[in-house]
Amino acid sequence: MYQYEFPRAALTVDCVVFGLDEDDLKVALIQRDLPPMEGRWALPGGFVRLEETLDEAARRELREETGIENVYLEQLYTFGALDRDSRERVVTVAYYALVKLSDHRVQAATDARNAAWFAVDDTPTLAFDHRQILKMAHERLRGKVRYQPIGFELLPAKFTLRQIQHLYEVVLDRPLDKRNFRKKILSMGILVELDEVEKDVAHRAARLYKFDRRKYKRLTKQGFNFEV
Amino acid sequence: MYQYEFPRAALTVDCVVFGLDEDDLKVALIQRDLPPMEGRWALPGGFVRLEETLDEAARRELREETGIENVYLEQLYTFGALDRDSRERVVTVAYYALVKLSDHRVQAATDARNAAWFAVDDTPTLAFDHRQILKMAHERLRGKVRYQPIGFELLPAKFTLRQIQHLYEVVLDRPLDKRNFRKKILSMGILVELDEVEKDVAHRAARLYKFDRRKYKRLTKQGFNFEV
DNA sequence: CTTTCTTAGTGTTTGTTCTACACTAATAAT
DNA sequence: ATTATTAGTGTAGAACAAACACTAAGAAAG
Repeated sequence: MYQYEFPRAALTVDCVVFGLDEDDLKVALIQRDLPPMEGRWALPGGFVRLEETLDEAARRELREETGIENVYLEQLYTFGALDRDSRERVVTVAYYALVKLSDHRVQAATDARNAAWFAVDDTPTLAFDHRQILKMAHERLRGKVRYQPIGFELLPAKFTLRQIQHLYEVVLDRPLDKRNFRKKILSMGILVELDEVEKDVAHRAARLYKFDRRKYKRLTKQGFNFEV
Repeated sequence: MYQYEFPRAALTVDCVVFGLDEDDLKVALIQRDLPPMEGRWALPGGFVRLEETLDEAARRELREETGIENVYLEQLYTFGALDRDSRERVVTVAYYALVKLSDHRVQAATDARNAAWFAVDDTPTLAFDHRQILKMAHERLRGKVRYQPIGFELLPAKFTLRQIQHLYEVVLDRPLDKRNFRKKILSMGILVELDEVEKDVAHRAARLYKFDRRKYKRLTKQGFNFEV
């Protein structure tokens, strides 16, 4: 048992993990295996240990509950409403993560019956205030993707221009003009054209590109601002 | 005494309070009256109580330590490095606040010997990781002020166009063209021209304006995006 | 009461970026 | 060979951004 002079809130982390497929933006959820809200779908997360930072806790929980590792992870917001959890005062530091869906078929693990991807706009009822967290994460992604090149975290290492455009159309939820989009994204000079085209496609194959993080950093230092 | 099955981090809030005067962007600091780091300058802040939300804790500490009330307050980031505090594991939820300096001459209070405003770029050595928090808050302000009309929170209710321009020049740290700036800010249609000019000024007095939050909200719903 | 000083207030031109828009080229499937 | 599907490309007009300098008003000083 641990004793303190004043009462303390429990501290947890929760992760909103986004992935992209041919149709939608998806989010990884787990089905709770323990009370409270046993059986409910929820964001992966759990208690912060004293010997780990918040980021480390988020990565650990993600690994333990979904098997997802090595992803882009960023702190979102800390939620501290008094009644978020019926048991006691629980403050949670929420994160969002971006993963290349092709690399990550999620698997359930510790504390979770089940883990699965859901379309962001069509999730089941979520535990606690997780719907609110998901909403904020989605808004943050929409805002951030326009002025930071984080969208590439959702794509495979090699991708077509069509895939990036689709990414932006899905995340921003509006159609973009093909020619204008290509002009803009290519003119930034942060993509490299590969000597390769996509495979296994029932029509003309598109050229593959990759994101050049080095070039991006160099340009950034020279005052370049990414913007879609 | 309070007992828990697992050890728990202490949870605090800290506030980066920005104010603007004729010269610089200022930040409110307090001089610590208690160990650890007694005598060091620090951000106002303190422990979160179980019966208050994080926002409430931030406002309470701000009031108790500096007398500042009724300000624009927004959560910044949660800092959870293992060694932030030498005593034990302390996780802090940082906030930033924007105040109209003219309304707020700070006064010291509970737990603080002294409270004062410092130029953001010329602060004394700060306690804990408060320099890092201040830096992040400053960056956030610089980023946010360009696409949200939060700058007005730093100005008196009635202000001249020169004052707004000065605000943006100080926060963005670059000079702006007078005519272009006026054209842009007026064309947004979110300012109302008052039948009043500034007083006690040793030259031609400038017209006063105020920010019309109603108009701003209406325009926002119609897809308008504030941008400086 | 004239002069001086300081800041307020105002438009135009030029260059850049954004938007809208439609056809041909390549490849796989039949 | 034909069909179906997506890849890949340019231009003109509109909107926006940047650069730039003088007159007007009022207070202060002589």
